[in-house]
Amino acid sequence: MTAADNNTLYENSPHRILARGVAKALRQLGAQGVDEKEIEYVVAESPREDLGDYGVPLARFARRHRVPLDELFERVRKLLLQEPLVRDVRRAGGYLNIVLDASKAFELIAATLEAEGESFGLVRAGEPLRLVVEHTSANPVHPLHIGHARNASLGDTLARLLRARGHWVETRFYINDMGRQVAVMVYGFRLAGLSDVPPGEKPDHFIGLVYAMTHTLADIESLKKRIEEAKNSGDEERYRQLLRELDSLVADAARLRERNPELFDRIAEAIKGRDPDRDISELMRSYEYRTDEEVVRLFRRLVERCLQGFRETLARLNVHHDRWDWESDLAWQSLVGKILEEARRSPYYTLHRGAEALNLQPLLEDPEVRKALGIPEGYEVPPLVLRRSDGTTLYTTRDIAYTLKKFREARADKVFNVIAAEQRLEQLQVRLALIALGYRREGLNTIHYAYEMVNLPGQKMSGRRGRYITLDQLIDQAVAIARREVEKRSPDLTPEEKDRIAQAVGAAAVRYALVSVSAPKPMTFDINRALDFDQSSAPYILYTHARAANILRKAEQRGITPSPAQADPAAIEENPLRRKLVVKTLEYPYIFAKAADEQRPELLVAYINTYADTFNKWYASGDSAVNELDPGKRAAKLLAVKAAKQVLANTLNILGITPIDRM
RNA sequence: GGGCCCGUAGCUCAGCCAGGAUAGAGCGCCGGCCUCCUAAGCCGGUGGUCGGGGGUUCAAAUCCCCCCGGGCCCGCCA
Repeated sequence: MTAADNNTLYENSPHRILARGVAKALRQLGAQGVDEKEIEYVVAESPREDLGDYGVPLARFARRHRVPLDELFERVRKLLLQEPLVRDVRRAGGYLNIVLDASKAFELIAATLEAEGESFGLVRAGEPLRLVVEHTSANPVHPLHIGHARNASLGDTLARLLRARGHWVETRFYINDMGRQVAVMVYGFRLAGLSDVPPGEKPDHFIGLVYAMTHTLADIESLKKRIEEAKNSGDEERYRQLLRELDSLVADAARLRERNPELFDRIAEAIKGRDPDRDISELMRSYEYRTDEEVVRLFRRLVERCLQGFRETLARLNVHHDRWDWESDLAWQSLVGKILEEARRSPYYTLHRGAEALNLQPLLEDPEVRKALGIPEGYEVPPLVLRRSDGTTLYTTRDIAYTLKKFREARADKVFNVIAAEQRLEQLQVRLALIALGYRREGLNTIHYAYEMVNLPGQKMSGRRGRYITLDQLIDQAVAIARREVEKRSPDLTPEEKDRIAQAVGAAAVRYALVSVSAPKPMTFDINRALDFDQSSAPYILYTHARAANILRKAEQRGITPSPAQADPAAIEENPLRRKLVVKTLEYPYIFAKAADEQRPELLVAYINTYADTFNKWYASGDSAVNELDPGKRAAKLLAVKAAKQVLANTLNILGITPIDRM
């Protein structure tokens, strides 16, 4: 074996070996249209050891390409036996299995580790792209909660994964400061006579409280008016229903008051006799058209405060954004206007009940568009209004401009929007609108990375009513539990070390729990489960990493620094658990590349779990590396541990979890 | 009414796109293992009509159709 780099390692992963061999054999037998990727996909670990290490359902390809199975098998066998890492090829019914030469695999792994160091296994993409990942983008009116955490964890992991794959990635946070919600929040501050968050308060938490109080009180005010109307109109049933609504609102209000009676009373007092709906609309207009500089400054200041709170919370999860984009900047600058002008020149331009709009329906006949955007047969898309009759723009209009801005500023090949699945239609409209306006490349390369909602067992969350468990509280709980564990397990550490470990472990547990469920699946977030530090959790992986680190540290303390030259590769084949660890390591570059290319971090999570499992089984078997007397065997074991540590560390880093050497 | 997503062990989830080897994990529950590289670990056991019904196929958790249950979306809201 000459080269020892990540690409060589990747090409020697079981999936690649098998796919390459089968594809080549099929082509030699005259098969047309052989899809190597498809073969790669169906490679699986052999169910029983005696069958081999990895196998592929060969019969399926023989049939598909009308090639006799026996002949195909013989051909593949011959080709595979030429592969340096293949020791044997076996047939079991329609399956073909390979037995790997774990000693040779070890040599390749050890040499690659030597050459690639910390980027061991992180194969670079053949074609590096420029990518934008927009994520989190929470409304700046209340603290982040668990749903935002899923978004942030997915988005940040995606960004790290794509970067590790060699792409250029820029992360962005879209600040939705033009919505009614922000105006409600600002309104609350004005009613309370406050122009800023009082010192000593975590800004997003305080803002969330003002927002919830204001929203609830405003709703009570307008409900009262409707109740009055219903009473006068004599609609008894409606009247009763509204009264029930009022009861529930008043209960929410009472709960909110408890959290800060003085603040609540001030807002309640000030709102009396006012028309909150009109006041709020007035504020919104004032901000969009910048008619009142003081109002603009207040909006900006409060939103900025809330974002400070976000940044603080996100930092605890190791989440950072490269850029923060204000929705209001889009409205104030020429970009939105330009979109409107382009719309007017577009053949898709239409008037929808007098408002300027795009009729996107004809685009659905374009097969490429259908395919790229995943549009089902017979789908109907409603006309997209770009500008209200009163001249103001809409969220989606600004979002079209924003998407374009992301492509422009980053010179991006692709844009990923990590946005809740409920925004599916809006995201589809944005992409269709881009295509309609002539930005076909941008429209086709905008990807809605949709995720489903996070539910808490029990009550429904509501930002408007202040009913939520904040992400900060959640992380606090996780850290507290981790702290108790550290105390119990490593009493000899200094308090600072214990704190540091507890912070890392607690936050990691939350992140890990959120990315381990595939994004389109609605998930129930049971805090106790996320904080269950057993297998299938961040602490389990961190612990495994710490164990590996510990072995290497012990060896170093004894003055042992293993080198590939000293190692006896034959030692790997001697012990099935050692062997398994090495074989599993060989899979890493393939799994990593697949997870990145398909944007599926959960694949990496699943892999690293079984990987840690493999490591721990070997570890617990008592086949000690440090205490091994034979120098060649000891070096081999230590190098296998070193590779394992690197695989664990790299995966943790991709998941935004800082690996630690002790816990 | 139309569309999308989800339904796999008591619980939380992989596997489904790319159909095949006795359906996998973890948690829980029961029973074991710390003079020896960290027991946040390891070993053994328990547990499944893959929501239901049809169809395609030599072969269906996986593909197609119908139905049931849960969520979401169909605004001159964001």
